[in-house]
Amino acid sequence: MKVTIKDVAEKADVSIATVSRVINNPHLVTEKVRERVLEVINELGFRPNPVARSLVMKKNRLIGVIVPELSNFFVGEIMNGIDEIIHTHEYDIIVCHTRGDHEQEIRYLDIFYDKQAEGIIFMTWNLDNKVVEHISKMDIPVVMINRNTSNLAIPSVSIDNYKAAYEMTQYLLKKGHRKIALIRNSIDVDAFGLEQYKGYKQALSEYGIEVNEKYIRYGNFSMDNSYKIVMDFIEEKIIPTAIFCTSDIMAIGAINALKDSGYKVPEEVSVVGFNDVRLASIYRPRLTVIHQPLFNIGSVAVKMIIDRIKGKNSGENIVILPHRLIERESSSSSREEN
Amino acid sequence: MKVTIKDVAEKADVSIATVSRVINNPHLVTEKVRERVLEVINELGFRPNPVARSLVMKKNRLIGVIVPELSNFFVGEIMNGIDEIIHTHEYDIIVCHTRGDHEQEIRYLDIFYDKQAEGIIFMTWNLDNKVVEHISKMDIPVVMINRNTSNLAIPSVSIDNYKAAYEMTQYLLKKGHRKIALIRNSIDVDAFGLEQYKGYKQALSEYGIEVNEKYIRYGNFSMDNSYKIVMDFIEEKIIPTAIFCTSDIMAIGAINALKDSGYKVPEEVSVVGFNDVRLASIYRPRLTVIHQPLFNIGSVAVKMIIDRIKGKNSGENIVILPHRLIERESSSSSREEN
DNA sequence: TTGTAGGCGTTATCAT
DNA sequence: ATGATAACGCCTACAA
Repeated sequence: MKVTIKDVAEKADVSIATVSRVINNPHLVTEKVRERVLEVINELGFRPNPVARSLVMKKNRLIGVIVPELSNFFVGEIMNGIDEIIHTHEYDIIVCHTRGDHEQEIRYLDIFYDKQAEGIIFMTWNLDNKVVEHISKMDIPVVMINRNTSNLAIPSVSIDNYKAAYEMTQYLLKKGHRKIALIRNSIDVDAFGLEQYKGYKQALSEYGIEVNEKYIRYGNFSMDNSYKIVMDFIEEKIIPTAIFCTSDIMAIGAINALKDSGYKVPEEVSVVGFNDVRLASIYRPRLTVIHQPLFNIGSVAVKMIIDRIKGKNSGENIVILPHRLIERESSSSSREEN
Repeated sequence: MKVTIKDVAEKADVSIATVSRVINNPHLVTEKVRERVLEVINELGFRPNPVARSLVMKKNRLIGVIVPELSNFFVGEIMNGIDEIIHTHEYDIIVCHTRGDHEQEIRYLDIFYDKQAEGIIFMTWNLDNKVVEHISKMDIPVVMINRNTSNLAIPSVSIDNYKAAYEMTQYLLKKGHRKIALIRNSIDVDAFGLEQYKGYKQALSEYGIEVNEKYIRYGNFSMDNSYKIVMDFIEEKIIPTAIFCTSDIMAIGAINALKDSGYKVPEEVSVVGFNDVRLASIYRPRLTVIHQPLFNIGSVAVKMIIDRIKGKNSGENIVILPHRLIERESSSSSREEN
């Protein structure tokens, strides 16, 4: 049988109100009584029942986390950032994955709300309009990750995707590349992939290069998919001198396809990635990438949520964290004459 | 304001008891009344408060999951298996990571218990005696992952580590290798790494080979660590013809060290891994490995937990899932004469 | 400073 | 078949 506040009260010969006070407002209780109660609490090993507590307080010290996949390099590192800091605030997280299914997303939003989660950290690959609407209506704080959503009402943490893609393209250009393919992700409601595309385009145009649609392909975040895309390039005899993938996994898929077809990376084709998950520096050749501070994105999201829970909406609604370009082994100067 | 059962009762002009019945035991209510109530529920968008519910039922439909790391390939795939199946049982998971810290493990065990989790899925790198003891005392079901723990009282899911290591060593032996290094993990209280070591030893002895302690090193699951270990091998001029690593990440660390030192894999040195995380077939050369059914381990753990929650302890307490050896590109026949 | 009692939103046990 | 009402374990006015 679990020991309750009542047991403690009886044994300490006080009312349950006093015991409650000892726990929540110790200063309202005489030192003498407080000590006696504390002693009994200890002796009996009493721990307040959080369920009962949250029924009356309407708070759970629980934060819901909704992600598309759990077994994903990108997500994993963000999760670590979240989980690492959440406990210092004495919160716990309740987690689910949606596979990017929008109905699931809405369902879990509701479930977590019902479970009295005090806030929700939300992440998806493709933002859906209905989901945005649903989030806007929720009366607990929601923070989105990795989205510079155009809907300013929803707080978010991410990097500047436009600038990052711009810089990477510029880097390739400076290396002498002119045939630069872009393997990007499918379009969705917000500016995520679009921003990257714009950055790419802008860099090219500054070099007086027009976008060649043949070089632009849509992937779906998976390795196999980008592998196939590059195989298509090869089959179509369209061989860019550089391939810019908007995720590391896609970059690796591209490199594998190139290698498997006898092309040398980076000697013949440069391939660069985006995100800098750990795999990017484990793989050989190590990937040249745009580094996102994944761990920080997670911990900043937590801070934002907790600020909002506490009612201090002081901070920015849209947080842009710094990225950086890391040059490693998967890219080099173009051999082609310009 | 959230709509409660009371609101529904009033609007439908019945007692809250009836509303409750409509939700939990519809057959106890006249069809006519039931329909009216259902209508009001729909109209008002009423969703029962799970917190109040679990206060009286003493159940939360919550299962705690404790893992060492969240941003880990191995853990991630198991987590997916867990999360995938948990929702079909209408449970949710509450997650934390411990970094393998034993005090944290105990702390979270308690926290999840307090939060009324109905069961806990537990995973760690190194099993500690105190933790085992703590688990044994808990009065909610706990299932351990990846442990053939000697303490039969704790249910667990894993593969047969002894047999798997035996088979892998035998495979290497058959390929003509005689100098087979083993990079294993640190010892802990249970049979995990030990079983693997025994399997390795047994295979060798069947070939009349004595274990050469110089070839046995202790890693810590990290890539950097096994990288260093192999660098040490090279420095000490101890070059095995094959290296058996008890995790894929360590195998990749080993290959990287070899590559960076000018050795060819598998031409000069074969390297094999253990687990078969996705990375194992993404990396080049693709890793020869012992495949563990990670996703299944997760989902079986869930089934076991739920069985136990429902009181059917019918199934086995120790579940051993099948593994298999997958030969890929990181291993080949030994060039050395025997 | 401490105790009494009402309430949080359900479920479950009695009656009716 | 339905309705009162007492739990569930805790917090918090309000009283004393």
